Amino acid sequence: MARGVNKVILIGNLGKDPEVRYFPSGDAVANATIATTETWKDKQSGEQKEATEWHNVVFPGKLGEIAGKYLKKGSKVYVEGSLRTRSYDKDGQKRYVTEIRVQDMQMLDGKPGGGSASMGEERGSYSAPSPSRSSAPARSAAPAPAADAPFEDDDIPF
Amino acid sequence: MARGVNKVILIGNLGKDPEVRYFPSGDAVANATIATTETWKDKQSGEQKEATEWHNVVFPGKLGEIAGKYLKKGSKVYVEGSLRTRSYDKDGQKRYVTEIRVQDMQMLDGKPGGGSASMGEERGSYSAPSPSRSSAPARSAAPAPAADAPFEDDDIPF
Amino acid sequence: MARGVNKVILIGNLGKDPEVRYFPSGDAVANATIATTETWKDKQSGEQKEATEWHNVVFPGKLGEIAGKYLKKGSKVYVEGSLRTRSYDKDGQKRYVTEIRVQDMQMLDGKPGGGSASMGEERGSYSAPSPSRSSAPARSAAPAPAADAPFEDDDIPF
Amino acid sequence: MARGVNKVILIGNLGKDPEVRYFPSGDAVANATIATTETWKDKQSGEQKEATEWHNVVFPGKLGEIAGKYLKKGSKVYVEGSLRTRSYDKDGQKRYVTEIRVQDMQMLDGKPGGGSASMGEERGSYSAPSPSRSSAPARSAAPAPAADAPFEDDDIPF
DNA sequence: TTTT
DNA sequence: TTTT
Repeated sequence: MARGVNKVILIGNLGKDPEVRYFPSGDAVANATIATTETWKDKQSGEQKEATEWHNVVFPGKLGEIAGKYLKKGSKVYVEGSLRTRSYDKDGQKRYVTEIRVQDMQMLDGKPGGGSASMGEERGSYSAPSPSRSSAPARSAAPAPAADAPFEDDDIPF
Repeated sequence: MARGVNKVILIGNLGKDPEVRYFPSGDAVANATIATTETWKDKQSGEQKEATEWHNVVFPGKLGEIAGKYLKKGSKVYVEGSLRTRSYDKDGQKRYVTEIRVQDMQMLDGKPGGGSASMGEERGSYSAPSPSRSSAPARSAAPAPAADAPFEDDDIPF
Repeated sequence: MARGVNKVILIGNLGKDPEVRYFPSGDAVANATIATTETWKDKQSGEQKEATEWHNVVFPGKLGEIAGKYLKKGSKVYVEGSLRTRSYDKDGQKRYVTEIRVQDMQMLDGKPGGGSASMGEERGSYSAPSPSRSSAPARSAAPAPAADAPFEDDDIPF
Repeated sequence: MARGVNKVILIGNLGKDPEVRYFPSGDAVANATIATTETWKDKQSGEQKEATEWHNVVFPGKLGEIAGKYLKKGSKVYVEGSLRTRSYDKDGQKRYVTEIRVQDMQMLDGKPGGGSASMGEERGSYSAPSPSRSSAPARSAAPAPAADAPFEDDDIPF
């Protein structure tokens, strides 16, 4: 259940291959960045301008496995998810990072997986179990603490 | 024009009264925070849990004026907008904050404005000009540098 | 799984009390209509105009029970769902009706249920199981044939 | 302005080339159909099932011109718009058809326009003027009556 | 810091 | 760091 709505919809390209990690439980989680670009004409100079926004996305569980298998740098994807701002500690100071926890994903490339991958049953799109129904908090989709973890999550109450 | 989609939809309550500031041009901008709450039942203990997410929202231009006039702490609102991560400098270090630039807003309280405000033409809902059509970048919706600004924006290329 | 995205988001008011019916299996389904209104200023005459759109919404399963219990004529709701156009027969002719199958619902009234209803665990909001994961087609959310059914569904391949 | 929210988001493929028509004013409008497909596993038989939903979409104005130029049968697109149910008369009987009036569009094919079309400034994506701000009703986006019009719109109060 |  |  939710009080309120917290929904994000993105279509963009991956900035790098997804990084897949695993929880001790065996559950996967993949991290990636997605670029969306706005272009506009400057009212003063009349020149074409553009700005690219980079989004941190987290694919929990089975979605993480699929992302790791079929998405790569440059892949065009649709993702639907929710915003979550996590705090972590850096040099004794609290920092924040805002991520999109993905709940639904669609691959939009003409030839996903390089074009020759066979179309498995779970390929191409996948929806996470509805967070509202899950007995486990969607919150647990956060990256597992790992040696190469970008953030020290130890003191975050996942 | 945009390459990609960058869309956020929120329904939640304001954590405090919006703060309205003005650009030298006279354009308004309002900042607020919106809370959305997820609840779930812990699979281990079976107890009810909940987590609240706080979103930084920016109402540019006319939307900022309306937000300043009609929204207040506790107001329930629908907002639609796009994600933007801004960087700012703190103690010589680069920090980031992710905001939702609002493009559409709906007041969801039964009696907005306390119940006695007359229903002006611009009240209750408002859509920003489509960013894609605007000759000015939606980017200029960022908070104007001000004495009490939470972030030092001076070196950010708005 | 889905190939493509089929998503509808509405905020509006119910035109009448939801009609709850039951499948032989015991599963509930509720039907309702939701109004959304657009207003604009006529470019010629300068007068304020408005047009109301009526949406047929279908609340399957547990959502149907909740809708039947807590929503009534005039209730303000947020619904998220997907479009489905059903065909039915009238006087030997094929007719079509487009409905929104609700997957997520939020009550937006200040005092839902009239203000005195006790806050049950399932009240206020509910998400349907993710259709993509369900072993049963979301398609089965269609209204059960009934004596007072508005449409003769018998020859529709649900 | 709007009271309520009426939003549709689709990703799918065009069932046929868009049909472009023109109002006496010179404004264009394009009609197309978009397919979205759901697949699921039948709980009884265990077999894979699928159902395709067809959506009637209307691209008003400049979007209609772009759709006519760059979209064709099979094109994959993202559209965002709003629902509108129109009535028309057939054999003296009132019929209804539900359409999606497109306000934002993104072409998702790897090589739009066949791959050799030069990238004009207005290509690839386009947002309609925000309906809420427009002095002209978005309503006027309805297909112009024409000799080959699928519906007799003459008695519909556009 | 909101809300139910 | 992506993409057009």
